[in-house]
Amino acid sequence: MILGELEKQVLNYLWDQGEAGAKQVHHAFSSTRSGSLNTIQSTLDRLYKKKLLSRRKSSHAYLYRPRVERESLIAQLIRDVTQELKQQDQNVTMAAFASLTSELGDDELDQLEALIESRRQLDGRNKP
Amino acid sequence: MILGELEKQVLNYLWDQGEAGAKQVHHAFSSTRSGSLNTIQSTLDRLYKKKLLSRRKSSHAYLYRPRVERESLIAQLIRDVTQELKQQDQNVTMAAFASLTSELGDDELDQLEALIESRRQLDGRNKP
DNA sequence: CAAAAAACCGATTGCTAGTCGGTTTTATTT
DNA sequence: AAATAAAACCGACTAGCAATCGGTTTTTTG
Repeated sequence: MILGELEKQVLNYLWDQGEAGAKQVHHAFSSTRSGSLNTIQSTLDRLYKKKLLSRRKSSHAYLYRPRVERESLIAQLIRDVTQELKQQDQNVTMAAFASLTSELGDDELDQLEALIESRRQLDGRNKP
Repeated sequence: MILGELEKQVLNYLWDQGEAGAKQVHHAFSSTRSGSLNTIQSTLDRLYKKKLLSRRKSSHAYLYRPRVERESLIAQLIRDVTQELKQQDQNVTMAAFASLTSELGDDELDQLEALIESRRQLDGRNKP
């Protein structure tokens, strides 16, 4: 799955907003970018076809909302982009971690450790 | 930066191999995929232009080798693909971690904790 | 039913990976 | 040094996808 810049921005907006129609999105973006309402409609439609958005009719207009959590999509994109970059022993996820930890400061390292702990609790030690 | 499948495979091969020419790469791939030697040459050249490979002449042929570590590239790809997926308080890296940790088992969680510890040592507690 | 709004359709542009034929350049061999 | 072999280089073409938007059809509403 590949996402363009505009698609990401629209998703971002909808994660914040919860639900919105093309007109609202277009209006919200009008200050920072040009482009017609049709472009936004197409983008929403493309995201809908990619099953990243759901939609419902409200009177005569569609209202769209995200179908996936922000974090899930990020994880999915990471999986996609790192697929085929295998290493014999180490898996790619660990390699990604290895790299990304270098960008983290003390606070984030603390958060991450807490995350690991809670993950251990959740799993009850029955994962691979 | 976007990488295609063949590009990833070639990079993968070179990370394992260290250094190789077009002919060698083509031969190594010949069992698992079709395609002419020219295709491999183009791919190597594209990766070279992207500054992901360096090259040197050995007699009349170029030998290519990776210019970046596997982990660095993975980190870069992750940064690229998650850029623009911001959240007000939490940064994307942490979101990625939050998602990806769910795919890890006990052993990997151990590895990750060890990674965090070594990162703390390395940093000397002077990161953001 | 007429006007307005939105959805839908179709087409264009631009970018990138993959592909490969053919030509030029470079090296090797006799 | 000429002939041959090998590789680099060039240019072209295809395919897929995001972005873009004009114009038409459908739907809603006054």
